[in-house]
Amino acid sequence: MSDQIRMIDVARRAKVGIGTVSRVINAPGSVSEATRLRVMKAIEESGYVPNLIAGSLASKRTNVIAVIVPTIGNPVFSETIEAMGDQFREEGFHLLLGRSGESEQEAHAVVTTFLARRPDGLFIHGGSASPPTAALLGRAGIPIVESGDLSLAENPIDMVVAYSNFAAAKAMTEHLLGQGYRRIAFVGRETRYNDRALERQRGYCAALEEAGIKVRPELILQCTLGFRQGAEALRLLRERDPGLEAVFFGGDVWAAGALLECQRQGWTVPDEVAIAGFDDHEIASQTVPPLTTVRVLRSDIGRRAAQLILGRLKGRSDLPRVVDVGFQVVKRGTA
Amino acid sequence: MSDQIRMIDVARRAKVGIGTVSRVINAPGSVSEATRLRVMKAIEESGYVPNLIAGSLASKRTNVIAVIVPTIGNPVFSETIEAMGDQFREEGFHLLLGRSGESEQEAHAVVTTFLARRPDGLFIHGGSASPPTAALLGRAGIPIVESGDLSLAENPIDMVVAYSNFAAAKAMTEHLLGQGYRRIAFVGRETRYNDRALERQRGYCAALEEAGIKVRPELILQCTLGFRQGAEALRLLRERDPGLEAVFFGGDVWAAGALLECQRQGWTVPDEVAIAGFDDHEIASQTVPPLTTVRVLRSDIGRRAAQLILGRLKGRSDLPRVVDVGFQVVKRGTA
DNA sequence: CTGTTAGCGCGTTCAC
DNA sequence: GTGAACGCGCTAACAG
Repeated sequence: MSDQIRMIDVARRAKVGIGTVSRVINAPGSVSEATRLRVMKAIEESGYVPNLIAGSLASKRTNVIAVIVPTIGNPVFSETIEAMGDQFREEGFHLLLGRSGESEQEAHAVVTTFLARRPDGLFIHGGSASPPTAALLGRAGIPIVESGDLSLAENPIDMVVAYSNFAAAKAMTEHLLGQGYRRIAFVGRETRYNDRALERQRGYCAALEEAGIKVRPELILQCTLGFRQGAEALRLLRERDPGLEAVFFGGDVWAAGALLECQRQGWTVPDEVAIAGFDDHEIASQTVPPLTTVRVLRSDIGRRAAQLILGRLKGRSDLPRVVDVGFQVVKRGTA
Repeated sequence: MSDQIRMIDVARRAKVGIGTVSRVINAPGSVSEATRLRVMKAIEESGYVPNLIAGSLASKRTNVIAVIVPTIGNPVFSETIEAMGDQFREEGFHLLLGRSGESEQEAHAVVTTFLARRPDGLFIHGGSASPPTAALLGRAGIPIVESGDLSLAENPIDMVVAYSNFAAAKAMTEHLLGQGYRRIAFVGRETRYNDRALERQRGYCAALEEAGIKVRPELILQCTLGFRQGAEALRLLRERDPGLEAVFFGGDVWAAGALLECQRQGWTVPDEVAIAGFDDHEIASQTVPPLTTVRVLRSDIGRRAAQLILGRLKGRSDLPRVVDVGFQVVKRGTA
């Protein structure tokens, strides 16, 4: 590694003090035009690249936002991250990206090492924060946004930007009931370590129960996300109940996979079996027939989260602690 | 912000010197078991979180890898990033995520501010690096991996992990020719600011020309990625040439959208029109019929890139400067 | 408007 | 195996 040029080198070259160089970079307005140009020239000529590590240590600000999500592979999260990143970039902040992993220990470890990097703010998705982790985050003294489910607002670390998975799933199930379907199955993720999945499943059950329909456990499937898994789930459910009328998939990818399976098998949708999804993924409007689903604006989550964190960093105190971004049942052709 | 506990506080509590605390954290083996435990206890009790900013300044290592991609919204990149992140995490490195944006100026700005954060390594996707940007990166003195297209290897900044978009597109076009199709269209991204798109289009043209078929510009479409755009492209191409035999889409999302359009219109695939994709996205094997496509292992790119950077950081000198991860034509049902 | 100086919190020498 | 001192490169406060 070639030795880096330091601020002092630039200062000497421009024949000014080191403080002036710092000001040219961080508060150009407070320097006379003449010296500013001289310093700029020296910076250019020497190829100086400021050392933000040193700057951060001195200023106690890193301009880094820590982002912790279960996985960036899921478009649901990458959309959120992208929108968040756009907002932050405009204000000069960068994203430090981390995965919460599967276990609470992993999540705790990530949070610890991330806090060690002294981010100015932190976004964390999911109930990944166990009590000790939450305590750690609380003590960090930085703006924190949790996302994943509105129920986090009951005991928030700091701020929450989310929607209610329970209400959304309940609304879709009610929509299906309203269409006259009675024998409705549900496909979701493993609920054991995933609160969102649990909330959705609970919403489905609640709607059925309110309608006086008994929840049949054999019509509730938990599996990993994927087109193939959606197809398999549909086959299995129709085996279990040949009279099945509708399937509510807690993710469009499953639903799309199931639709493709219907096409292969020659099952007509929604007449033979109705299908509903969740997310309003891009593909949802393009399937044949187009998919009835629940729309959640992931980019809104990212945008609002960024705005809250930025607002807090700017010292604003009129900010909400909880933002419900809501959802929308989108009726299309499959249910 | 509550005042943070510093190393000196822990040292005093454990009645040791500050150096010993540092050693307990960074080189536990060089400390006696007794004092180590005493220090550990003090760390626990005080809730000490090390300040890696200060540590980085002193050690000149940040354990941060800068990752610059056009967008994380595209699964192609998120897969790469995810695989890379997994590798780096195991070694204690974290990812600083940035977007190169559309213009060279934007890319230059991102690179500059990222280098200012003194990452230990950098991954950059795309020909986003204009000559001045490349020079800047070269002077940084850190391991750098470029990705996006194998042609980057002709004039690499440091290392390159990629495949040949040209060869891959040519191979698929040759496959289509081998199946007997002659009137073949191509759909890709805007080639103006996207070298990969250009390489793919060139590969398509080269295959046609070698087969003695004249390239018809009206059968080359450039548009943004999306299911809907794929459907639209197919309609437009069939209008332009009712005798069209095959369409090679430079992305599975377009191809899947086109297949759905065929379903809506009642066009049989591949008899009325053959369709080929690119990427071997998860959906490719699930469409009806399953999609013939080009497989590129994005996770391999991420993994190999991480290995190269890590290897270099460990001082290994037997590392390749160029890794061709290759591709594979996957014949399925659509062509 | 500008130069100087004192830390920021830690890693890394050294002596011991 | 351990403690003390120095310096990493910069920001911020102050004096001029």
